[in-house]
This record gives sequence, C-alpha cells and structure tokens, in this order.
Amino acid sequence: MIDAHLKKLRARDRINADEEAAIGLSISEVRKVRADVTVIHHGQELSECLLLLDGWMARTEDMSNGQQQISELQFCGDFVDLHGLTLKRLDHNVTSLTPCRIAVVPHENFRKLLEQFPHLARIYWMMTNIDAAIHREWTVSLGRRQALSRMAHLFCEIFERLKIVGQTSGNGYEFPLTQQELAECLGLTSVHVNRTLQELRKRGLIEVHKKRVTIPDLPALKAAGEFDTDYLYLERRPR
Amino acid sequence: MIDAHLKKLRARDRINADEEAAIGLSISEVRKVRADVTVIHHGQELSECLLLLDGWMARTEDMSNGQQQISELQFCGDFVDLHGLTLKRLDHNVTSLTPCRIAVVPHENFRKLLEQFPHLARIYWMMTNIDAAIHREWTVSLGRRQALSRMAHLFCEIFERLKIVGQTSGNGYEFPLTQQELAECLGLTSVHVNRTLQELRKRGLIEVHKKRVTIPDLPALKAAGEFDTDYLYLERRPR
DNA sequence: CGCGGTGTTGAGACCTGTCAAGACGTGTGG
DNA sequence: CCACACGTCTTGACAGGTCTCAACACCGCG
Repeated sequence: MIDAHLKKLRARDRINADEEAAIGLSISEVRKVRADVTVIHHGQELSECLLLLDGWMARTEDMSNGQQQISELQFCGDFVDLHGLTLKRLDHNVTSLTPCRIAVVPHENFRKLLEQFPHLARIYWMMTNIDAAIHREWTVSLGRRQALSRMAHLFCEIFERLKIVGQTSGNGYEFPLTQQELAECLGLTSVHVNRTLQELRKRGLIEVHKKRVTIPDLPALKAAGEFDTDYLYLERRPR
Repeated sequence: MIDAHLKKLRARDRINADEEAAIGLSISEVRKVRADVTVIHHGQELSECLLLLDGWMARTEDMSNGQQQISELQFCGDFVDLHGLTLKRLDHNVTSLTPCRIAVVPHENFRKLLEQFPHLARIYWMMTNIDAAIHREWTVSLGRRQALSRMAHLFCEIFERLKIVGQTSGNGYEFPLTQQELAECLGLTSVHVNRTLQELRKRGLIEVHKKRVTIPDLPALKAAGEFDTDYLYLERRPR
C-alpha cells in the first residue's frame, strides 16, 4: 500500500525493514475522495497527516479576485501535509485534482514513530525540505522564465517525480489536469496555456493526447526548460 | 549575540533557559563577510550551519542568460542553511547583500543539540517549514499579482519579519537593497521596479529615502498587497 | 439529444521588457 | 578641494509577451 511512498524515501536514503513496518503500522485508516474536494482548508487545525496513495492533489491558494494559484502538485507517495505536524495549521488549501485514495496517520502516531526512529525524523524533515526546494524552483520559473520554458520545466519535474514512484510509462505519463489547472500552476491564463502547448507540440517537445503526456525527446525538453534534477535530491545517502 | 534568533523562535514557542544556553554553546565561531559574497555555493557539500547575526543575505539562483532570481531574503536571526542539515548540499546560492556577521554551528554540534533537545528539533523543523511557507507566498505573488501589488506584499513581509527580531523603527526600516536586487526578488526588471516604486510613492503607500523604507499607512499597504500575516505563523504554542 | 465543461481561435488591450541616454551621488586619487 | 569614475537611479520610446473578451468547436455524459 505504501510502496510508492517507500520508493520516494528510498530514492534518498536506506530504509530498513523495522522502519518500513513501523510506517505501515502508523496508518489508522484509508479514505477515498472524489475529484475537486478540498481535503485541507487554509487555517484549519490539524491532527493527522495525509499520505496520498493514488491520484493527484495540489496546494492551492485563492486570490481575492477569484483567481487561484497552485504552489505544488502532489502525487502518490507524497505526504501532503507533513509540515502540518509542526505548523499545526496550513497557509493554503489542499485539493484533489482527481479521485484519490489517502492513508491517514494521526499526529500522535507520527510523533511516536519519529521518537522511536530518529532516523525517520531526519528523513521526513528532509522531505519537507525537498518540498521547499520545489517551491524555490517554481519561484525561479515564475520570476524568470517565459511561458514556454516554464511549461517545459514543469513537464520535466512531473516526469522525474512520477518516475521515482513508478508512475511513468515509457516516455510519458498520465496527465489528468485541465488546461485551466495547468494555468494555475504556471501563473498563466488557460488561453495562453493552450497556445503554449501548441507551440511545444509544434517544436516536437511534447504531445498531449487524451489525458496523457508523451515526451519524444526528454533532453530537448529539459534544455527548453533549463531543467536540472539537482533540486529533487535523488541521491541515496545517510541523512 | 543570538538575541534576534531567540526572538524569532520565541515568536512561535517557548524556549527555556537550558535550550537557550545549549544553542549558544553550539556556536563554534563568528565570521564577518563583506557585501556581495557568496557564502554558500549551489551544490557545495555542507558541514556547518550559518546563523545570520547582522546584515541581509539572499538565496539566489543564476539563469543561463545571466539573469538572477532571489527566492528568499534572510535577516538577522535567520539560519540561512538549516535545510542543509538533511539535504547535505543546497540547490541555490546564499549571498550577502550587505556586510554581515555570521555565527557558525558545525553540523555535528547541531545534531547533538537536536538529540539532547527533541523540542528544539521540532522547532527547527518548523523554521524550515516557515521558509517553505514564505516560498509559497512568493510563488503566489509571482504567479498572480501584478508588479505594484507584488511589491507592496514584499515590503509588508519584510516589515513583519524585521519586526519580530526588533529591526524596525517606527513605521519603517533600513532597506539596503538596490532596485536591481529588488527586481530580482520580484521577477521584474530594475526599470519597472523604478516605475512601480514611484507609483507606490504617488499613492502614499511607501517612501524610500536613503536606504530607508517608510510605510505611512501599513493597513493600506497590506490591502494593496493582499497581505495576510498568516503564513509567518506568529503564534506562541507548543510545537 | 441536449448540456456543461473543456479546448480552440482571433483581435485588440495592457503590462512589463528592452534599449539607450542622461542625471545623480558617492568614493577615490590627485 | 576638485576632477573623475563607476554604480545606481531615472526617463522616454518602442517592442513583445501575455491577458481579456468573445465566439465557436468538441466531447463525454445524463
């Protein structure tokens, strides 16, 4: 059940059998939610952590004029609110973009897990640090890259992150977002996303067909997005 | 010496005398650097944490075309590379914007500190989570706010963060950045920063005089930037 | 079959960038 | 004390990227 999650951790450090078992045992229940459900509301007091088992979620922020910005995408294997363990509430919403399955870990269980395995405490701290690194990369994208390059970068990030948890197939992956949601990731309008997507396709960098992305030439796409895997910290070493 | 740092921590939780003493003792030395020095290079292996005692620093990322983006500002009381403790290297540079004084805490000391005081481990974890929250807020700013509003938001953030560590005076603060550096925070050009600054001034929202910012009407500036202090987590409660 | 959400396209407006020149100001050397 | 140099700030004209608005096409679903 937590296979994807373990893959994500093991991409960065060794996890032994005891740790693996303890993580599994800290789960109290599994829930299902439909698409477009806000599972965590901005400001809400938290008492549990949610591990995404299946589907896509997003961190979203609402603007006063009705616009939205997505600050990070979340895939299977990701804890969507690990930072809530110390923050106690979040500064943003967490919303399902597709139907999802979620494992619930009560904060109490999580605390015990981290006390018993200080090594896991460091690992999970690192996981939140990787989220921060992703945020920085988006900041750079939004601040300094044009639409085409920014979009290329995002498609690369998604590819690399899905690859870690075995969710890519061949040179592509399932991509369930609407152009509107993609626009909310990229700080663009859906109209411009549409045009940029066509431009990427015209250049042979990407194909989007029936909710599936195909990347004919990954190095070329990475070049277009100035993408460097560095910030995902894909090195297995003691943390 | 670590007064500002303690203020920052105590804005979020109680810190007792033992903890305070232990933090102070973990410092191995104090260094000085001039302005425009890159104290941490992207990718460099890390073995110590740097606590900013005085001056301003920034997380910067270089683009292939020579542009730069700043992803966060750092003030006195901030650990600039706390995430390096688990990440082992950073995905960005850390550069002094002014002359700075830095306290050095070797990773080894830091590890011992956190083992001895699990409460501090949670606090420092939270501090990196607050950095991530700041990154998210910048993402939203860059993605969805126009130049004027984005700049207003940034001046509010700086005011609130400096206030925590007692670095504001009256309704303003020392502001050592050039317009070029400000542009690198905001994803703009220095030319447009110049014009936006004039517009803010014309609207009576901000004055910039001789490296000092004055905010005549903070609520108005917050309104212009849609600023909400939420994301700084200024609540003293057990973590 | 009709409906609502999503995707597509065009024309024009707006925000921000680019380029270039000049003003200001501060520190240095004579 | 002055002259100069260099970085920073300021301004104008124009270009370009992205947005807005609106209409229409497409498609899955009840």
